[in-house]
Amino acid sequence: MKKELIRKPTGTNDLLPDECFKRRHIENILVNFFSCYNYKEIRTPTFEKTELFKRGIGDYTDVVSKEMYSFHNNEFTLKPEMTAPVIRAYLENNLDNLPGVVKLFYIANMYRHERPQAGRFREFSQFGAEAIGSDSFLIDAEMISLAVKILQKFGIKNIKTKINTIGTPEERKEFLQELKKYLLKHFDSLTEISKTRLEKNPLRILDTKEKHEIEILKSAPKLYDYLNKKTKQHFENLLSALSNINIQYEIDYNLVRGFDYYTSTTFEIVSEELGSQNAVIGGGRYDNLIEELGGKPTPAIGFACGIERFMVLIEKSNYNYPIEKPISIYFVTYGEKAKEYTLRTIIKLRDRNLMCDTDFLNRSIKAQMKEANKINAEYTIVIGEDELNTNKATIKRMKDGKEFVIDLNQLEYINIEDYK
RNA sequence: GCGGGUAUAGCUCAGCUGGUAGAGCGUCAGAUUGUGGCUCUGAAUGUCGUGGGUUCGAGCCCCACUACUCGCCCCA
Repeated sequence: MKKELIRKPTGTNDLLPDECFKRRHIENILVNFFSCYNYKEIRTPTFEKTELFKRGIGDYTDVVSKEMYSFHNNEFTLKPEMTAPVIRAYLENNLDNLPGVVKLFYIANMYRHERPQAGRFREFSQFGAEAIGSDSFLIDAEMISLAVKILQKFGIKNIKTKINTIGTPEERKEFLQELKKYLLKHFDSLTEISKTRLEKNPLRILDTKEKHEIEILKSAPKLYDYLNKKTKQHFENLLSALSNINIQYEIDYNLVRGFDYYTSTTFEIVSEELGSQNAVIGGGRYDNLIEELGGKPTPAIGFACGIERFMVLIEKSNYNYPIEKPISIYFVTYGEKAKEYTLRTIIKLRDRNLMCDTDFLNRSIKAQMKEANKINAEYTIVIGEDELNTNKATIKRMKDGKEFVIDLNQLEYINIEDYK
């Protein structure tokens, strides 16, 4: 009786060898890239106390209210994002004692219980950066340019950097009252979602995609008009800093992000090539979060990049991934004694960092040669009774079929460069 | 949570107005006894997503369920 297959959970992915190779490559470049900007890696637990996300991200956000994987009587939650955990670790480990601005980067998996879609999964990966301790517009500029440069590094084109400033909760207070007043006048033409948001999170109505709502918003009060001088000045300074370092941007006064911790600068990098889930990078300032999580008031800014979406863009830009290095020597064996000799030998060769393999299926010499060819082995060496008797074998260069005689006593010391 | 689409071999897919399965690729084996790529020959693998219905007869028509997928929402 054949047993039923157990399949992976919805919205998760198996990363097969080819995919893993690409990811490893990307990660290596990212690590190198971040170190040029003096960012250090941080890793945090896969799950945290649920309270961290409730307090950090906000109880009424979609992610916290309905998309979290919580367990153990709701005490713990698989991390749906990385900023709150990084700040938690920053506080718990007193990283404020590090010299200068604390610059951290991460590459990790996140979990959100959403309906899967193109470029959206329940388990997904992000890399991102957080710069903690500076309120300078210059660090905002560096952060945004860092995000843009990474995309450029992989040849990604057709991207748009959208930027806005949303001030602090206090600055937003008066605006939100006025916005509510205004929207109540158009209450009947609002969508159901906007109607409920009007009470819980009116700010989010700003980035509606409904055409008639966009029309209504055109004559609505503008958030920017309600921000204080300092916030506006920070934004103006940032814009000229971006021009100064040649970063193209587009101001989008309706760019509102879905997590409550954002203050002041927000930005998003989008690409039309991603379809519906068009944001590849999102980030901004969160000057109140650290205090909210029990630290002393500390300004900070960060961004996150969705790796699955990032890789879609890399693929579309015809990026040239390196080719995986093939096996150097494939040992074709014939007979019990030869197989034993070969196993002994390849283990010694592997100790010397040489990539080699042999047949474990007792197949014909022809079949073994075929495999060597398929896996792109650079060389083959046939070992059978004759070779063991004469103590000599031939090493075959697969690209042109050329053969060289080799002494079996010397085989474990072979220098493959001699046969290039 | 709400909509649309799809489900046939390991993969990509054919399959006529209903008459109980096919191709290409891949895998494996062979084309004189111990040598790859090209070519040729052959083989294996399917309860046609699951369950029900209509019919003499269903891969095809109808219903339900499930999975996958794409949108809405939200986010990266």
